[in-house]
Amino acid sequence: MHVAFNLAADLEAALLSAAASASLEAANFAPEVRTADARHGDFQANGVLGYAKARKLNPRAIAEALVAALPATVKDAYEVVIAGPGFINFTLKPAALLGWLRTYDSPDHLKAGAGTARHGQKWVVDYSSPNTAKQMHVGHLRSAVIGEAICRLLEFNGAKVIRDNHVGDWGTQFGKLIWAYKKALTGHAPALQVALTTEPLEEFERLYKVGNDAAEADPAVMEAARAELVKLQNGDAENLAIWKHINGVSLAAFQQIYDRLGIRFDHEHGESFYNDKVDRVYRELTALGLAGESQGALVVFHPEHPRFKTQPFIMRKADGASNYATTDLATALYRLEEFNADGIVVVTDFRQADHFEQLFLTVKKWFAAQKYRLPELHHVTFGAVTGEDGKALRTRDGGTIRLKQLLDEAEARALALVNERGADIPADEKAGIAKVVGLASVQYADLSQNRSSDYVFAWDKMISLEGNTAAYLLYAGARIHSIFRKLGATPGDAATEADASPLETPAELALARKLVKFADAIRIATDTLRPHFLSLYLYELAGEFSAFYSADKVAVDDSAVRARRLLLCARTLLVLETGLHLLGLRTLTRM
RNA sequence: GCGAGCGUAGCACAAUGGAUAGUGUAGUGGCCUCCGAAGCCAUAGAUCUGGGUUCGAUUCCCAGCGCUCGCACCA
Repeated sequence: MHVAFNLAADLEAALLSAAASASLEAANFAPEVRTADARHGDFQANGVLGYAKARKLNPRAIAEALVAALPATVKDAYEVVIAGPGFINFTLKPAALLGWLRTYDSPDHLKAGAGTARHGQKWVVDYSSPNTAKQMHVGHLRSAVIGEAICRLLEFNGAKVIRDNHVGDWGTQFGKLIWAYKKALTGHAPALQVALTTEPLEEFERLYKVGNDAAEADPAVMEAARAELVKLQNGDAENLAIWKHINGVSLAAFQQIYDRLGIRFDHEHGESFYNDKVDRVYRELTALGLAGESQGALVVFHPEHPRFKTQPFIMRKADGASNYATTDLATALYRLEEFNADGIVVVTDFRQADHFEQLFLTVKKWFAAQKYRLPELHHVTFGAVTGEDGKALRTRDGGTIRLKQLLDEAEARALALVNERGADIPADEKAGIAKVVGLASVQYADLSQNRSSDYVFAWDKMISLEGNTAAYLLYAGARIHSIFRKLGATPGDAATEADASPLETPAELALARKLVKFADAIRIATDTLRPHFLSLYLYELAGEFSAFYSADKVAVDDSAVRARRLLLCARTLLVLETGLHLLGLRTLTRM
């Protein structure tokens, strides 16, 4: 018998067909199936209330008719109760719970269940996107971590995902930087070479500051820096070589961070990549009449928009140079034509909301006029990283926390704890465990809260290993692995699980009921592009497991009881690890 | 000034228009001769203010207050 992966979606469909056979206006009836508070069952259908109210009918009578028309498969699987003003509550019977758990017993089976949702779709996800010649700081963490989780969620739902790091490699900062670089190189070259080898990004940052200070103090330097930039843009061989060197070194340094975070991009098409693609953008938008001249610049206004009718989208500066609006337009076109994208997700902080709203408005009109297919466009924003005073942490105010420093600190704190608690673990393994725990803590701190909120940065909070943290989730997994080690059993072993008796105790049932809702957690997290829904689910799952672990002993003599509890342990481990990997975290077998 | 986001317990967070607003931490009280106490169980504490829509509002709409951010050539 087929067991649906997403039980809520399955119920939704069953209710719709029941509505038709119960003579409801099925076309105007939305069942509104939700996961329910455990007090009321596993799922609840709320749609009867609004439907009945709008037609001045008795909601309970409608609910009764609907329940009577439900197919036998639903009635076999669920206790169905009409409650309150007209909620329909569904509680899975133990046999149905076990049926789902037996069906979805491996990563591949879970993926097969989830993967129909976006099968055949192609998505480009643009995230991380730091500027070259600078170190990544704590503010870069959110885009990287959230973006990677979104990629993995989309892939799990069956989409083909293209990870694109849209690095800022063509900014005006290169004039000052190249000026300072050349000057320093002629001065004390050996020391500089050492610095550039060991800590290149720190050195580039320092040189930029030297150039910037000098340019502000001396107009002649400012002029010289501008000249270096013009030379670069005109393809001067020496400056181009310096620029390429800086970018290459920068990307290599970024990759060290990405390796730690488990990120690997398919493309690193920075702004410079689109340099030769902007003329077509100017041409098409001008020919269409979308772009026009204003104060010497080429801009787009949106007359229908209350703000953007007067706030311009500047796509070519008065001096003729392109800016990021231009390259972003070219990027959208490239992603359509070269990647054939069905959807584009750009992950940046909320301060760029205006820019992307203008960009998407412009792209929609442009593509429509040219009869280009329009991909789904999503700007995934997140809140600012603020200090404990509530002010945004910024690159320029000196007190910036380097991302590398943050990750190192997290690992060090985790190592202290592992040394303290992990008695029987060899020292070299402890170091590896600390890396996983430390990084996962940092990632989870970001992924466990709604990305829209501002982020109050505090070491203790971010790297805490108690409560709703990655350590709690990893600990639950480690305990499950420990059970299997102790019993000499293998998670998911079919022969063992064949002996399982029906689920019985409150803790067993509560855990099983949580497990089957994995599908819904995945759906919500993916559809809203908000990974914290999955984090929250996993945290609650780990909580149900911990409660089960305390209430019911797995290593009991009764082999049927032991088998069913081992099955629960194996599925918890499966869902927990699958979920954590979807968030981009690594998992452990002991800690 | 115009616009956007946010406003939930001491602190940090959650709640896809649903039923008694959930969790962590800090507080209080229990639980390791028993599969790992980074744990479990119990307890106390909150929706900025005022309207509106709805059978039902933390959620949607309007007004106000507060914080943060954006608003012509930085990205």
